Amino acid sequence: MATLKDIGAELGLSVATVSRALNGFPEVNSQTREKVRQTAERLGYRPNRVAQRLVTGRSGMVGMIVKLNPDMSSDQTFFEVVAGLSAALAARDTDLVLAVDQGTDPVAAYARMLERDILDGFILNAPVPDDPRVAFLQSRNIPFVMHGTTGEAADYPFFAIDNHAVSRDAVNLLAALGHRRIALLNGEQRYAFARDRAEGFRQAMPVPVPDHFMAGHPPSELAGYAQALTWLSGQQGPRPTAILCSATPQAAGVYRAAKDLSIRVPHDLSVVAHDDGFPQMPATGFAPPLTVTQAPFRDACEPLASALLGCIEERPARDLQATLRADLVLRNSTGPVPQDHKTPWPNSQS
Amino acid sequence: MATLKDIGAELGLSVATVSRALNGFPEVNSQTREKVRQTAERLGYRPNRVAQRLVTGRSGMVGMIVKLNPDMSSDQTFFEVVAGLSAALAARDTDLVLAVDQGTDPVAAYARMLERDILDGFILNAPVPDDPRVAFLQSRNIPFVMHGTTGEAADYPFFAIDNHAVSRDAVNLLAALGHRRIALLNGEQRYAFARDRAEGFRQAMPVPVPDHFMAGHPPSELAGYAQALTWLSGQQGPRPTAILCSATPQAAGVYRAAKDLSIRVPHDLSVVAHDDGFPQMPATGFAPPLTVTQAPFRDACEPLASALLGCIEERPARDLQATLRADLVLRNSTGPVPQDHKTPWPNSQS
DNA sequence: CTGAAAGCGCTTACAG
DNA sequence: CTGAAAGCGCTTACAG
Repeated sequence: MATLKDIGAELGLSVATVSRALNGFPEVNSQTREKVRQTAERLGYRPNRVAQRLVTGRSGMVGMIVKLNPDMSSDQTFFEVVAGLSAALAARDTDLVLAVDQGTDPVAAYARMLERDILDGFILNAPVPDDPRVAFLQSRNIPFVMHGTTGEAADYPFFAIDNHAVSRDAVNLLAALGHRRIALLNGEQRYAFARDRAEGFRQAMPVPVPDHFMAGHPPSELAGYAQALTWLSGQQGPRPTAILCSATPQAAGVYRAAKDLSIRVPHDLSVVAHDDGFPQMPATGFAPPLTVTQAPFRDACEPLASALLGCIEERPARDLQATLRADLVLRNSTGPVPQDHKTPWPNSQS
Repeated sequence: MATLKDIGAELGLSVATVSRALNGFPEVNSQTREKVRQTAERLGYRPNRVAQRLVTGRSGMVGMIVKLNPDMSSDQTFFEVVAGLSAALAARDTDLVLAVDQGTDPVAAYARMLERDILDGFILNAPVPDDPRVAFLQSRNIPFVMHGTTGEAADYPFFAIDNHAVSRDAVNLLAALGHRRIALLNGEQRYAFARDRAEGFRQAMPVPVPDHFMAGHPPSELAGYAQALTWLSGQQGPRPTAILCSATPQAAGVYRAAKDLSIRVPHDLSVVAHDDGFPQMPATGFAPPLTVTQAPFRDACEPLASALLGCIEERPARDLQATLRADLVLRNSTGPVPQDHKTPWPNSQS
């Protein structure tokens, strides 16, 4: 492997000048810079990351801990994380080190990784309200970025989507179509995103919502199927004319339940889902194609990588926060409310 | 962070002596060593990996590339890999860097990772016969270890199970119970392990096997269900009295197909599977509990890590090869052949 | 605009 | 048994 010294020797320059030329320092003569570049190219020079890291005091590695859920619902996000984030980080000369956590203590796995003392920072996913990892990492002064956010006054870097707006946009669409009996098939209650979607839903709804029309479930087809079956069979009272799902697999379950009960989408039932853009279950592959609020998970990778590196470079947290608005994409799973179901709750529960 | 210098200063020793004491060099005075150890402990000394790596010329990181299969069959292995291998490597001060490959060129992803020039070696999984990655990495002199093997005369480090024996043990068990019409629900043909299991199956079978009784499928419940339905419905001729599965999820599909057709396990049909020990589908959770050849995937992590580091240290490949015999675990999914099905193929195909 | 020098924290021949 | 010194490949004040 060629080194700065080799290049310098070829050109009769010091390693200092070669280093500056290659790193784009403004003071170097442009002809010198050009010669250095060409020689570096010819010699196949690649900077030695380890040496760079020793002198800059960084390891060039960041960590991410993935929780193993018993329902395996993290699987699909897992591949997206590895594919997208590792590419985004690699473009910044940073490596992603993954660890799997099977324990119950939310911070133990982080403490363990910290102990080896080789990480410049962390990427946190799946935040819960008042996430204990925030206080832990802040107390140790470890840089991190969160995918999602724990609440309004977050004083740490994050990249999130506006989950209140996700619910609001969907509710407004359905309300404009005349729907009043809208049910929320939410994500699992323990997560911050699900709490936000529930709040946004309640606030946007033009009528009060009975409690049993809001339920939290894992993002699986089966969970969506089971819950939709309960709602659509009408056991608990009048059935919803529209269902808002927190993930496309849940919507697939809703479609199946509707089919089983001979309920037509969108004629008898409108369905909207939030779409994280996982390739396994594209919203366009539904029959009829699914109306969604869309915010591809992959789009978060670049912003997360760049916010984390900003945090490591000690830029202030407020500059490293972003909340994205999901796109409302109208397809064919939503339609006007059925004529005979215009009142919110025809009678009280049967 | 405390450094060697800090410890030396406390004790009036040179960094050289401190380094030797901490690294277990035999020549240091045992009292000196003890004092150094205590001071290191008290100061919370942790060696700076980056500095160590600069001087030893290693990066302390190894790579693994995970292929994204459209059927997502790699999911379950993925978690085991990250959990087990990263722990085994961490115990050896080595980090695991993962990348996801979605392309078709089998070596392109490796070339890409190599280009960044920060890896000491690779772990290869899912070998195919005549795996092109072997020639590629050998030509560049990059250390690697393979999980599995491509054939007899492998001249590289690997850790594998004896897949011929997997089939042989299962066949011998079933043959001893009187079975002759045994079908092989194999893994996907393109993989080396499936080729070996097919060979072992053919060699161990006391009677010739019709081609349609050997089929390669992904390790999914659905694939097992569909194939078993075909065999057990008897469309293609007399149905098998025993089925050998390459993975427990396939066996779950076989159970379901049998149930659908009112075929009892093990009374009418014996089932044996190979069990990689994935926690999602424990063989003991089957009803009846599944007879398996058992070789937990996790048990491969330590040997793989140690073989890879051996390879990086340039130990000869022959010392870094191991083939493990899977355990045959008898449970309740296997029983004597039904009385009326003792002949291999009662009539020719109907 | 360029160079000489110090230093990041460690390891390891070479002396003594 | 211990120390002084060189060196891994880079970056970056400090001079000129």
